[in-house]
Amino acid sequence: MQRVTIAQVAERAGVSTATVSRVLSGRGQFSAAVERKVRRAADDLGYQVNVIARSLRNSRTDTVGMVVPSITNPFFTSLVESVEHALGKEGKELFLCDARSDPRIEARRLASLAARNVDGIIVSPSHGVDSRPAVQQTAEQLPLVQLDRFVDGTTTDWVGVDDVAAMRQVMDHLHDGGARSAAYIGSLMTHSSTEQRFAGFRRRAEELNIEVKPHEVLLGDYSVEWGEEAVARLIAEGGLPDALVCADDLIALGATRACRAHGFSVPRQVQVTGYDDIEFSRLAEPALTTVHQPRDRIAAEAVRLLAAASLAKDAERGPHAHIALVPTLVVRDSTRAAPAPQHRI
Amino acid sequence: MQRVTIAQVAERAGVSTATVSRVLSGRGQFSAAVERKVRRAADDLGYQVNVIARSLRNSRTDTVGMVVPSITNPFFTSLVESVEHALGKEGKELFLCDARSDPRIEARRLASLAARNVDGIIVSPSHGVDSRPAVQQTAEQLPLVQLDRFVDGTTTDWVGVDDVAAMRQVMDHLHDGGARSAAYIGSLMTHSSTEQRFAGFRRRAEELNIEVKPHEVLLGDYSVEWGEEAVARLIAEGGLPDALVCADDLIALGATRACRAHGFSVPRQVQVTGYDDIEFSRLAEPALTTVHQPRDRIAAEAVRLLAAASLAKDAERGPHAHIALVPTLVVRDSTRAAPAPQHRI
DNA sequence: AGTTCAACTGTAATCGATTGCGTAAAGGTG
DNA sequence: CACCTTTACGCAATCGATTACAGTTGAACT
Repeated sequence: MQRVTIAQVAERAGVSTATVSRVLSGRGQFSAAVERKVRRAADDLGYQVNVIARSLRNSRTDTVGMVVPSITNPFFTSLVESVEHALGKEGKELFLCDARSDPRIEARRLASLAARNVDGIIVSPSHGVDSRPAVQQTAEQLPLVQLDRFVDGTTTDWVGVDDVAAMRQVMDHLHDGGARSAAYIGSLMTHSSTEQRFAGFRRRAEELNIEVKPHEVLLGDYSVEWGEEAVARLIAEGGLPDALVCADDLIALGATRACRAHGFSVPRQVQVTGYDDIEFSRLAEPALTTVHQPRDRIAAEAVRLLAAASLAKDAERGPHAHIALVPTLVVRDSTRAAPAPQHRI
Repeated sequence: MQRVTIAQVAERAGVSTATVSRVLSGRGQFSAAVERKVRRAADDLGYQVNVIARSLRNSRTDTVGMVVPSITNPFFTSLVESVEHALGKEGKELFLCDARSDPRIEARRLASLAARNVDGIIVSPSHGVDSRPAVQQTAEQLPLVQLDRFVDGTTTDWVGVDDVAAMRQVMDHLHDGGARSAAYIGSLMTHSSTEQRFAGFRRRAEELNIEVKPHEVLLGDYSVEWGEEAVARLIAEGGLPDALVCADDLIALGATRACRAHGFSVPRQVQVTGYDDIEFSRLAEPALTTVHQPRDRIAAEAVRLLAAASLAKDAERGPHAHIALVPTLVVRDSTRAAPAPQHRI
């Protein structure tokens, strides 16, 4: 397997390995006659470069590592897809790692990627605090950009969305729909995303005079189950507010389900919003109003930053970029469009 | 980056690089004193092996490539997750590639993985026919196992489920629920999975005397949109049968949606079944009756086969294994449990 | 004709870890 | 004490491609 080497091609073509390398990589100069012989020999033998050997020599692997908290979360899945496509255009390959939302596993993955000499790493950190040592240390070794989430106290590039701006849109929309009280169903505050979103939620709620119903924040994880549980808890503890603002679509889907299971109509009695615009938010009953993240843009920016960082090398690691793209609100059926509470099918 | 080499450790410890290698890999023999010095030096310097260099020498990369038709299909996503976990236990890493359901892209990906000297490849082929040359050729170079789908005329290991047995369960269940006619909504027959499922569907339908409604098979792709379109077409062409048997959950979700949009009640008027048991099949309205694939088992078997194949080397590439696991039917609300058509909420 | 220079091509070092072979010292045996 | 094993470790080759450097050739120029 992987048997034919450059030396064999060289022998068959009657030239040196250096020449073969030059012809095949197009660097340096060579006569047309030699080029023909070499290409002929390479084709005959079915030569393919040994990427490993080349990497060792060039200390470049044309490989990027990506670490996400969970591959099964559709949001990350589509982010992975976008990154994969963006990398494809650059002729790079993707090493995918699932950290299973565990900073320790994440740390191992990061170390392992670094040991594999990837050209760069894209990571969506599992934890806003505990992920820090590994992320920071890895970032000191090679180009690293954080995606979506950000670890406090790290100095790396970051690409994500402006959560505060997004929440402003969400709250304005809910307010238009008549909401005068709202609850935020988030995940643990240890994710920068939920924290930012909550901050945006709270600020705009205050400005719009929307009552934040349970004062204590609801903390769980990014899952359907947690959405269901949170709603059950709210109902048990005194009823639902006019609106449920969820930190992501999975939670929102669970929340919607629980509302209906408990006999509350969505959006007539309770409005529900999600975040991410995963594919299934469109298919839910009712279709979910949510915040659409420009995933392709995010991925493209991340790849671009990595490429830039690779060029700059350790030379002048300039100031790090924090790119916040503005997401768009996607209004569907889980919220009320008009101020007058009107039911729509 | 990746600066400290084995030579530096050797110098600091006052030994040769050979000794450092032996100590760190635990192969060969060495005195306790030397071991201490070497470990000390390695720790002080923060030494990490250069996996690339090691791979070149060992011609092993501890890396497995996986190619799937689409990362965004939740079924493949969870398959990827399972494989990732199974590999983690073996200390191997996963190279993930998305073929975007295009055999040409798939071929490029396979070639690229082979060039990267992965230890093995797990592929779920995009096309039952067009994927053949690339799959076959790659399989001749290195261990390869096909997952879920199978390319006709290739000789490689395969792990998947017994589609025919699964369809038998589905049809029996639908028959119990009173279905006397049914349509199969599949994807293009160029996927072995849809073909097998259709075969199972047709055979059991015949045995149970269930009328196969439109004689021509409905062909599209594995997507929600296609499910919606197929139902629209059925309605336009003369109405719906008692049951819609879909080749996967995405199609089933789309079909269910379309049924309801056109005013047909599921499962009262039309029963719908899916295949794969993706997470959202549980969340749909009504929750989808579907076939659960034992993903972890599938992944584990695939990884096991690869490991075995790596050991065997080209030596005696014995007969190839075809492992068909038996999936289980998951009955939910999109079908009728009892013969008497009874509505349930 | 003698130089000069550009165009080609080959030699060999290099990337970093691994490992077969060789050897010196330590330990064992009769 | 001579001789044979082990044990412990270093030397140097090796994996395959790339590339700095040097050498060769022939054309162009003075």
